[in-house]
Amino acid sequence: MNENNLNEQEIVRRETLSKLYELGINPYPAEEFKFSHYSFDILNNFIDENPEKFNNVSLAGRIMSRRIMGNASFAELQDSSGRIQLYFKRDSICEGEDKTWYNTVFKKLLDIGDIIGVSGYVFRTQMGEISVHVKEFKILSKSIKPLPIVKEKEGHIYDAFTDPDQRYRNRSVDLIVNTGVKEVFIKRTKLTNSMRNFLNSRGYLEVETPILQTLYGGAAARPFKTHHNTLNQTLYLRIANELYLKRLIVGGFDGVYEFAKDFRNEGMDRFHNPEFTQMELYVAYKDYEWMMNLVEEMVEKIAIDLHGDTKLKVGENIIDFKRPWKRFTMFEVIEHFTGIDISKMDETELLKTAKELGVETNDSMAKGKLIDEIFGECCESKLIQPTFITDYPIEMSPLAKKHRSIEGLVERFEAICNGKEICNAYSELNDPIDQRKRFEDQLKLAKRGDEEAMMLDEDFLKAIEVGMPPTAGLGIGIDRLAMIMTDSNSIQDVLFFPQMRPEIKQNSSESADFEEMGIPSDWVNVIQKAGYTKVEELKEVNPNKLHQQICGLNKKLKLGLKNPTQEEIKEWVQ
RNA sequence: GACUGAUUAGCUCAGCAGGUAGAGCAUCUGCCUUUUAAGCAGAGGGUCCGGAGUUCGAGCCUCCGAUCAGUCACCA
Repeated sequence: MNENNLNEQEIVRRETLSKLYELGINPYPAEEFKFSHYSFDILNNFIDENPEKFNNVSLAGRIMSRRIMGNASFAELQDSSGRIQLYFKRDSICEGEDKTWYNTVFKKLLDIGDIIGVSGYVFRTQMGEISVHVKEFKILSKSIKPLPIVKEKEGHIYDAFTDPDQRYRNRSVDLIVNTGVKEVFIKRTKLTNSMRNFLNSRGYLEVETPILQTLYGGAAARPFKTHHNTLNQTLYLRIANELYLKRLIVGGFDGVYEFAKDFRNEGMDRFHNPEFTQMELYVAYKDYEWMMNLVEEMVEKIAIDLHGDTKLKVGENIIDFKRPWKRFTMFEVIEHFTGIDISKMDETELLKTAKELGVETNDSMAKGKLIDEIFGECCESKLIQPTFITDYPIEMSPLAKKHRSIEGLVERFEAICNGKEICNAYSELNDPIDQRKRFEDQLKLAKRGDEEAMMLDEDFLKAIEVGMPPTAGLGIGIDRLAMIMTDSNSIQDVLFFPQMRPEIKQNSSESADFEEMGIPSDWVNVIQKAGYTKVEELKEVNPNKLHQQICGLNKKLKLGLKNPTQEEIKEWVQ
């Protein structure tokens, strides 16, 4: 960070830093600060009749507001559990004659954003607010970058820090300043904990499988590609972990699951981030009917763990996760929403129907893809309450087992909720001959132009040739589920650090380039501040004008530098 | 990628028929011993996203570009 980028307020804060040092105060002390309470404990347990209980408390946190009134002042301290008001009184802070700690350190050298530790006693103000009467305070970390100040009165928020771009790029500030952001992430962790507990209680084993893979598979998506130097080999970041987990089922584990970061090199929007989290589960000797029951039970439990209720508000809707959820086959739900029975149609008829329904089509679409497109276009967004859609066309499910009774379909289901898929599951295909044929069909699709057709994975085939028990498999989108469970409108709201476009940096000359011209480093900053980012620009400027500009800035910014003479400047510029 | 909208002080945002910029908070200087979006008095702070054009004159109009947002498209 270059000095010339500092704004006035940042300069002021750096000055207060040096004043603290002059007073012998270390603004970044090394030693532990022991504190007795969190703000939450005090606010919840303080009883007016019995204030002695909180006669001597200490706590630490960040100053979020200050109201200074002569010899007494109020401030708000924010710790990890919430906020509490502090009361500073001059003669309590400074019992002797020397009032420096109140008049100077507290009033002049403390800022919003500073982290302090305080000790004192708890009381209730005339306005009825439980507060800590501070007897001693200590600076634990001085903040030299001003926070955006968000104020609130009667539930109304003023000057909110709302620009999504700024919030996501600067998540630390977002978490400090915007109430409710932390809760979303705490809920997300509760969600995964709840799910993990549920799976562990059933005896399934949490495992880890490779993220760097020589072949990507298990889903239809474009991958991120990287390179391993020692092996001199292309590797891919996984798009799914399905094929590895199934190998573990072959290996004799009856139930395995993984919370997996997967990576897909595709579009970004409020439902898609290039890296996202999926929980995949495989259980031997089960089928997709059994898995539907498990999903219902698990998600219902998560809703209760998070909200104490199966019902919750998501956007405009109340969603109820109470079992049992509705179940439709894909053909049924399409007929339900379009009035058209497509179950007997061939590819030509489907193409015609799709066009009639206003579904965009192209030549690479085969029968299965067309059905999926019709579903996606006409049904998915209308399914708000959790609903299972079952029995998908075989062409788009190369890893799922053929339906036990209906030709052309597979035993697959998705759960749709709030108009979006939240999970996908199959009775897993364990017939190695059929599996090989399905991979070969995918290759044909790829030749037809389907960029997402799956690759043939010889090692995986080898594994299931050894023999995989009948298995039910599930992939559940954790981010999507977290969005629903936290009523978030965008995936970026449930990811601490969502992928962002890189910030554009102006291509400017390095400070060293200016110094080579003979300009002292102190003045390089000033020149850059004056708007000259490239040395070439400086060579064209009138030296007298430059002299005036930078001397003016020196004065304006109170830099305290000794102004150069006009002759010196001419020498720089020549 | 398409369309629509946005970009003005550290933050949130005004601004007019095109006449050279304003509020609140934040900052700085005072005052104020229980306030709470504290208050009062004063001050500083802006290449009005960048570039070009029209004009006597552009924050405002036109064109080009950048970035962000929303919608759509793409995307299990």
